[in-house]
Amino acid sequence: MAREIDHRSPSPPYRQIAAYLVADITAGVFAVGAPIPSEKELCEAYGVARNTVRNAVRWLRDAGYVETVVGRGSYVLDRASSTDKAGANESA
Amino acid sequence: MAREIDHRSPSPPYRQIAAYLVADITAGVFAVGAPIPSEKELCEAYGVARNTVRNAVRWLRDAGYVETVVGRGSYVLDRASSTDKAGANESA
Amino acid sequence: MAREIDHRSPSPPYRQIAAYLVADITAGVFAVGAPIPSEKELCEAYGVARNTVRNAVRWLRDAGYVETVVGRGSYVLDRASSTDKAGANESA
Amino acid sequence: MAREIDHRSPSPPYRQIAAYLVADITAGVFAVGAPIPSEKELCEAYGVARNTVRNAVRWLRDAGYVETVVGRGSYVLDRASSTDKAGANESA
DNA sequence: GTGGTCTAGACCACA
DNA sequence: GTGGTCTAGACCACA
Repeated sequence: MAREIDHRSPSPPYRQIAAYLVADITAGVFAVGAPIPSEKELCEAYGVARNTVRNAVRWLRDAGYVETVVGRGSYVLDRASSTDKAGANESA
Repeated sequence: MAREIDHRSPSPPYRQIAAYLVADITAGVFAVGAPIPSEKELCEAYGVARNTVRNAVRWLRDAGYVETVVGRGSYVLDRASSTDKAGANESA
Repeated sequence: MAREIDHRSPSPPYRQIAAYLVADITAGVFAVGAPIPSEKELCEAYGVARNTVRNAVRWLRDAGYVETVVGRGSYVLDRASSTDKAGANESA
Repeated sequence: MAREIDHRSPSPPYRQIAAYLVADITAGVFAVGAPIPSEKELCEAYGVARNTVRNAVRWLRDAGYVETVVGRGSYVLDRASSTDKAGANESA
């Protein structure tokens, strides 16, 4: 269940988690319009601190994979229809 | 009609709503002695949850702009006649 | 351990929790300068939702019993050295 | 859908609604442990004011048909296992 | 039909 | 890992 984070990898944990989530979104595990797991669930699933999952989710948001609604969660976007915003840092 | 809340602003939504209401009171849109809109109406006008408008109205109350009467509503005070309490409860 | 909240009392739960905390502060269970339990711990101790303990802590803050430091916690004040603010925000 | 309230009946509206709800509970429309409709839903279903449905639900509570949890709703009790408290007024 | 309180969560900013 | 804010409801006391 809990996928492994390699703390010796040059890729930081938040980036590894982001990659796992991108894989799940691409594979349709999390459908367009559906929410990804909550911060709390991701903390438990990957055994990391809140800030780490927050960084991972921020990466997904900046990359245009999800949008975040305060008090609700982060929802999968239909990425094909959106401009790639990676690095733009304009999303909420 | 519904003024915009900027969810990306460093000022939280309840503070933005409070600022809009202060502007309306100062401009005389809501006269001294008259009620401001009900919590339900403010929810609809700004598209936020009730707790958010309650935080905004609490801010107005703490700042001396309105007084709240249970079961009735919040009424505009003649601010000139009251000590300025703004800032008393802004921390935390 | 978990003191009882009487949901049939005319005093709402947050006020009962505030009274328990005032008793503990007065009795020296929480010393001046020391933190009171975190919101999460109070939720578990009293079996209530977080908003309820937040209302209780807000009451303590308004009454001058504690000061709250964001990201840290709420610390017991030396009440003798502060003006009694109790009652300032009890209305509404 | 909305059952009729007879405003000319000697039985007041809240008592008629309580009777409808007792019938539904007895018939198993609302199962033991399940919630009855919210106050808002009952207002709409019967076309009456909030206070009226509140009186109806209070009657059910006093009669031991349901228990009310603040912030959650009113849940059907297994009446066979409880003493008939009608009129006792001890329930929450 | 108002404001008051509560539930049970969520994400955010900060330390 | 804290307190801050928000969502989307619920029931309560009062007018």
